Amino acid sequence: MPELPEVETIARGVHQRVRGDQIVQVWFSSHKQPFKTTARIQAGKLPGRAFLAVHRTGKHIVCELGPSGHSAISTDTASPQPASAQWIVHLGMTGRLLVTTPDAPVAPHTHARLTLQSGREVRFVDPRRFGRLELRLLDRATPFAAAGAEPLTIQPDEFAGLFSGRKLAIKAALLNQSLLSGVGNIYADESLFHAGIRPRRPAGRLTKAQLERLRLALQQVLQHAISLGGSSVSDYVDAEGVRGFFQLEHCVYLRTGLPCLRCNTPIRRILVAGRGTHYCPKCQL
DNA sequence: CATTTCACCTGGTGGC
DNA sequence: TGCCACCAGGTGAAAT
Repeated sequence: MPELPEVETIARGVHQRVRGDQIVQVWFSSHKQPFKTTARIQAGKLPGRAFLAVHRTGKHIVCELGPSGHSAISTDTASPQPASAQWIVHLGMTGRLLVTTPDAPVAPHTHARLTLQSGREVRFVDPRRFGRLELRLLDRATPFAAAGAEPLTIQPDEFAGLFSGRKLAIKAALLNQSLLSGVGNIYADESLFHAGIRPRRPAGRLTKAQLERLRLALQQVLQHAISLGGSSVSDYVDAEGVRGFFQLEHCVYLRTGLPCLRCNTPIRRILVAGRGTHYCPKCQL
């Protein structure tokens, strides 16, 4: 499910519901897969910490956690400060991060349950286990930073610079998280449609004007999707379990064979960078 | 170094 | 109903 608008929606929802709440107990599944920091380490280091804030960076949800333990105020100025931490959640293809009441039925493929002081639970559910849960202790690790640029705020020159000299398809470049962080398959296809650019065009051969159209289309599509709570193609839901509405606005994604909403030409599906890619052969050149 | 391919997982859908 | 091929929001390691 999760590209920038979906991750943003979830991060906002979780933030609203857990800010100030403290983790009192944790449970993790015995699967190895979704745990980047081992489940055992996370289970040992999470209890006692409070959620200070939850935000999005690229496709990652970053939970800012306070220091653990109860030795809040030390009069000994020489003693080390208790370390704050970050709990980083990546949703992969099918991950969900939910804030529930304790009595809510536990969904299949639930891999993490954090019980909070208020009684509520933060739950991570992920059938395919492509997601990742990582704990960063900020006394020994640097704060999380995305590799690529932030699509919502990138400026024209920097955006154009990402693609200059590159021979790969523009769509493959948009999906590369070390260039831009947060763009996935849906929003790559949709923004290329709105910019009138074919997905297979070599990135480095786009004109400055085309690149600027693409930047603006990308930002508009992402903002619009955020305002509608993201795209629910099959099972995406926000932190409350509510579906998004941007799938109703898709012009090309998963519309193979259906008439283009602008010119009625049937939408085509091809493979680019191994991903299903949808475009209008008449509107996109 | 840049780019492409593939493995990692489960589940839903549609054809036969 | 069953079986099978194919498809799905992502990414990082290996191959080219």
